[in-house]
Amino acid sequence: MASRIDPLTLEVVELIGTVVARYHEEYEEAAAKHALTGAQARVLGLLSRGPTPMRRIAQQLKCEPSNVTGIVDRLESRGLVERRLDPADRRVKLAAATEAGKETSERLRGSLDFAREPLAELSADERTALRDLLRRMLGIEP
Amino acid sequence: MASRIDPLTLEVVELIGTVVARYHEEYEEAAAKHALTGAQARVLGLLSRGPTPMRRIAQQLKCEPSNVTGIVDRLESRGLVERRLDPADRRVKLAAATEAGKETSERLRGSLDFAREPLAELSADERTALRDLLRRMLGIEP
DNA sequence: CTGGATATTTCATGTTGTCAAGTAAGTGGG
DNA sequence: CCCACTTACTTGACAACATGAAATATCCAG
Repeated sequence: MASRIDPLTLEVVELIGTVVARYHEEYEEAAAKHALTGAQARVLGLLSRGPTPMRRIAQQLKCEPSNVTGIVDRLESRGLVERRLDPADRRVKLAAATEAGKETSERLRGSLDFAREPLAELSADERTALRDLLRRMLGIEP
Repeated sequence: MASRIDPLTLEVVELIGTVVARYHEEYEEAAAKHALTGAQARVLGLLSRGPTPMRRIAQQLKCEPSNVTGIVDRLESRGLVERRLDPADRRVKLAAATEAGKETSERLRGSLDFAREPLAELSADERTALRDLLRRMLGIEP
């Protein structure tokens, strides 16, 4: 009943698992530093790119729209997000980051050390190689 | 207000974010296929390596021990896990996968396609390179 | 204009997570 | 031995997140 995957692939998968775990850990930690939950931080990050319909937030988060209602409610009650009506379609509500929300999002991004620390170990050539390998792995063929 | 991180690092970070998202998506999906939540699947995976004290499960999951109680309760009520007393220390309870739990864990691991599909794109040399880069990134110096 | 699709919300319910308090059992100094 | 202290786990209260079903409002095609 031994695995039919070769040991090398298995090791890479395990390493990716470690990366995933560490990434999440740091993300939650950074969010908590700003009194945000992970989900709230993700939504705020999305909205920093511009006002977004509730439906689209749900799609990006891969969850039900009814769930987004609560998350945006909590962000709104703290003045980080506001709901606007879409003039083009009065059914949709656009969630938009307020000034305070944008600031928080900016500071949040700044405290995401996952970018700097681990990658600082690698030379520019190595980062290029890593980029290309990840691209191919993800099926991105530029 | 442009980022002070170079574009290459930024792209790698974004790629890692994509990997993390896809990994999670597939993991939850695989768990759901076996009527498990993500947390339940993680605990069951842990226990497939052997009986484990509640405390240690909490450490691995990076959560409070009181949280583990509920997760193990739910797994136990479905016959996938059982609690045993540790003869060496009567304070500790060992959570252990039952036969059914081991089977479920095995099938779960088998349906984690993240291993095969994306990495199949890479040659053995590329996988070796990826492994070494990830190792260095994670600070694992063998 | 009407019927069906779409966007959002509300409600009921379940899981995950925290924290504080409680119980049971190991441990060490007097 | 005994007492205080720590450790392991559970319980209870509560918040956030997640789903699904039903309600409301709006859009759109025929």
